[in-house]
Amino acid sequence: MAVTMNDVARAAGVSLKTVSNVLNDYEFIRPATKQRVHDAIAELGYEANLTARSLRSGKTRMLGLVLSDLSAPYYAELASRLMTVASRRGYRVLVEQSGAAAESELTALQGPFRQLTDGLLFTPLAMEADAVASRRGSKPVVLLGEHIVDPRFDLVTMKNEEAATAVTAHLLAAGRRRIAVVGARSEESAGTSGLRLNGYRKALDDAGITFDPALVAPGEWRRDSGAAAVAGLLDSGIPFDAVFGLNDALALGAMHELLVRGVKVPQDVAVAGFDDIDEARFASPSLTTVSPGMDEIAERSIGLLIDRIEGLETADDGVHVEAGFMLKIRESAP
Amino acid sequence: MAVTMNDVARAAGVSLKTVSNVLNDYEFIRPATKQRVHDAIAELGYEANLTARSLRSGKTRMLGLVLSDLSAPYYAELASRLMTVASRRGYRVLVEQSGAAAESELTALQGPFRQLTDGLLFTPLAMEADAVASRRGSKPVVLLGEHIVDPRFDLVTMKNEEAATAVTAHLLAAGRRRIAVVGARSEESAGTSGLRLNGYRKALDDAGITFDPALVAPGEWRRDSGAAAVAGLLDSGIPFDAVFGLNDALALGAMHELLVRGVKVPQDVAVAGFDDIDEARFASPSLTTVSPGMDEIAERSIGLLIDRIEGLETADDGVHVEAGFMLKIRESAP
DNA sequence: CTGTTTCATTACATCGTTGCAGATGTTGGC
DNA sequence: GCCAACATCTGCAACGATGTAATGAAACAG
Repeated sequence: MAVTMNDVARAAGVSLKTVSNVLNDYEFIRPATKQRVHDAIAELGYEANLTARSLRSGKTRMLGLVLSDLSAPYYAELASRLMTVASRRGYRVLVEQSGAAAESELTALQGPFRQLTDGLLFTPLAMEADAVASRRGSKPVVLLGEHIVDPRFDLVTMKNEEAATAVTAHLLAAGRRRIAVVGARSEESAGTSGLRLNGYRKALDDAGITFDPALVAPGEWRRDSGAAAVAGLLDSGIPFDAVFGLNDALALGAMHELLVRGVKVPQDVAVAGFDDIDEARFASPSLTTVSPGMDEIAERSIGLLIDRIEGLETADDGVHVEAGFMLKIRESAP
Repeated sequence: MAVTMNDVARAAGVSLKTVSNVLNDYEFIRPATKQRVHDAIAELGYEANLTARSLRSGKTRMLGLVLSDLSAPYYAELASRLMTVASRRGYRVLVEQSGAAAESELTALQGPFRQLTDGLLFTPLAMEADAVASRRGSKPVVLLGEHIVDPRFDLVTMKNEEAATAVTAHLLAAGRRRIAVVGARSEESAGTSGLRLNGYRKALDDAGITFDPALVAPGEWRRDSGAAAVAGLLDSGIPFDAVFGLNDALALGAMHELLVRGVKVPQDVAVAGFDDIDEARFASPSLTTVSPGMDEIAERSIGLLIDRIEGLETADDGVHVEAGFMLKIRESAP
C-alpha cells in the first residue's frame, strides 16, 4: 500500500541500499545520485517505515516516562516540558502511569513498555534501589526524584533539603513558630518527603526551635489529602501558625480547608508549598513556594538519558544532577 | 540476545509457527501442545517482540492523542483518564502536543506520529474540517472537542451550549445582570468558545437581557489570560457583576485578579467556569463550574476509537457522542 | 601500464514475527 | 478397511528497513 524504499529505488534507478544510504547520510554518494533519490522521495511522498527501521536497528527513538499520575499538576507540567525537550532531539516520550504501586512500577520497568523505548525516565515511588537495580535491564535508565539515591543510578533531582530549609526559614523569619507539615510519609526517612522534612527540621534547629511531631501530618500528595490533614489538625486543637505543604497540591488543599474554616491566610496561618506549579501563582492568596528548577530538570534528564542512549555519556558510576531552586515569596506567606 | 519464538519452539519441540499460533489463540491446538509451549515460554522468560509483531501485522496497539498542551489541567486530567481506559483494552496512548498550531496539527495528522499508532484521538484547534478530511489518512480518527463538527468525522464532545446556558442561567437566577465572558475567540463563531458563548447568549435571551459585546473579553485558555482579561475589564471601567470563564483556568485566573484588586468574590462579582478540574474544588472561594462528564468522554472516545480500529464499529457516517454535564455550584457563585 | 587506494554502488542476509497454503494425523461413516 | 472430513501442525514467504561484504569504477602512484 504505502510507498517503500523499493519503490523509491526503482523510481530513482538505484538500488534499495543506496536509498537507505542516502537517508542515513552515508558519506560516499555522488551528489547527483543523492539528488535523484531525494527527487524520487519527494515525488512519491515516501516516508520511512519506523517499525521496520526499529526492528532492524533495535532503536525506537522513544523515551519511556514512568510517573505515578499524569493528572497531578507537577507531573503534568514536567511531562509537557520533557516532551518538548525530547522532541528537539528527535525523540518522543511514551508515558506510563504507575499509580505509585510497586507492581505497576515493576511492569513498567520490565514489561513490554521497555521494549518500546530506548531508555527510561523513571520516578520510583514504591520500588527500592536493589529491586530496581536487579531489574533495570540493559537499556539506560535515569531516575527522577529522590526515592532512590544510589551511585549505581543516573539521577536528576532537586535541592529538596536546602529548599525546604529555605521555605521554613522564611516562615520562621516572619515570626511563625508552630509550623505544621502536611504530606509526610511516615514509612520513609529518605525519599522526597523525608528530605523535605529534614530540611524543615534543620531550619527549626538553626532557629533553636524544638521539633514537635504532633505538627507533622501524613497524607498522599494531593489537594484533598492536604485539606483532610489540615481538618485533622484543626479538629485536634493543636495550635499552629503556619502550614508547610510538602508539595503545592497539598498546600493548596490545606489552604482551602483553612479558608473554609474561617482561618485567615496569612494573618492567622501562613501557608507555603513546594513545586511552584502554575496554579500556585493564581491561587488566592497566591502561594509562597519553591520553584525547583523544572526547566533545568527537564533539560538535564532528557539530555542525560539521550546521551546514555547514544553513547555520548559513558561514566561508569551514576551521574547525579541537582537542579537549583528559587524561593517564591507570595501572599500566603509574605 | 533476547529469547525469540524460535528458542521457545525448540524448547517446546514444536515449530515456530505453532508457538505463534498459541500466542494468537488459534483455535485448533491440542491442550497438551499449548501447555508445552506455555511451559517453554515461562521457562525461558520469553516476551514477544512488539516491533516485529507490528511490522508483520501492521498494528502497534498504540493510540495517538493530539492536544495543545499537556500542562493545561483539563488536558492533563483527560489524558490521564484516557490512558487508564485504553490500558484496560490493551492499548497504550502516545501523546503529541500541538500547541494549537495548524502546522503541528498537520504533522501530527500526517507525519511519522501516525505510523506509530493504530488510530488517533485528535483535538483540532487550528485546522479546519476540509483540511483534516483530506489528510486524515486511512486509519481511524476520532475528534475531541467541537472545533470541527462534521458528519464525516467521529466525534466525542460535551453539551457545551446547554451547559453554558445552565451556568449563565444560574448566575442570572442569583441576580447577576452584567456577566462578563472571558476567553472568547473572536475569529470563531462555532468551536468550543463559540458554542459556550452561544449558550451564554441564549440564557441572556431567555431572561430578556440584552447582550453587551463590551462584556466579552478574548484570551487564550490559560490562567494568566483570564487574569489579564479581567484586569482589562476593570481598567476600562465597564461595570460587571459576574465573570463566566469559558474554562476553569480562565475563571481561576480571573478570580485571582479580582481578589488581588480587592473585588470580593462572590459578593461584588460572582465567578463561574467550565470543566470542573480538580483545582476548582479547592480554589478559594471554590469555583462554580460545569462538570462536562470527563469520565464518560474518556470511556466513549477510547471505546469508539478502538471499535473502529478493530472493526466493531462500522457506521459509514461519523458517530457523534455527547456526554452529559452537571452544574457544580460552589462558593464563587452560590 | 599495472597495482593499489579510494569512491560509489550493490546483493544478500537478517531483525522476529504473522499470513497463507499445504502437510500430516485422526476420526467417523458406511 | 477405505475415504472424506476435520483437527492439528508445519514450512515458506513476507513485512520494510539496515549491516556486512563484495563488486565495479575511477584515481593515483611508481
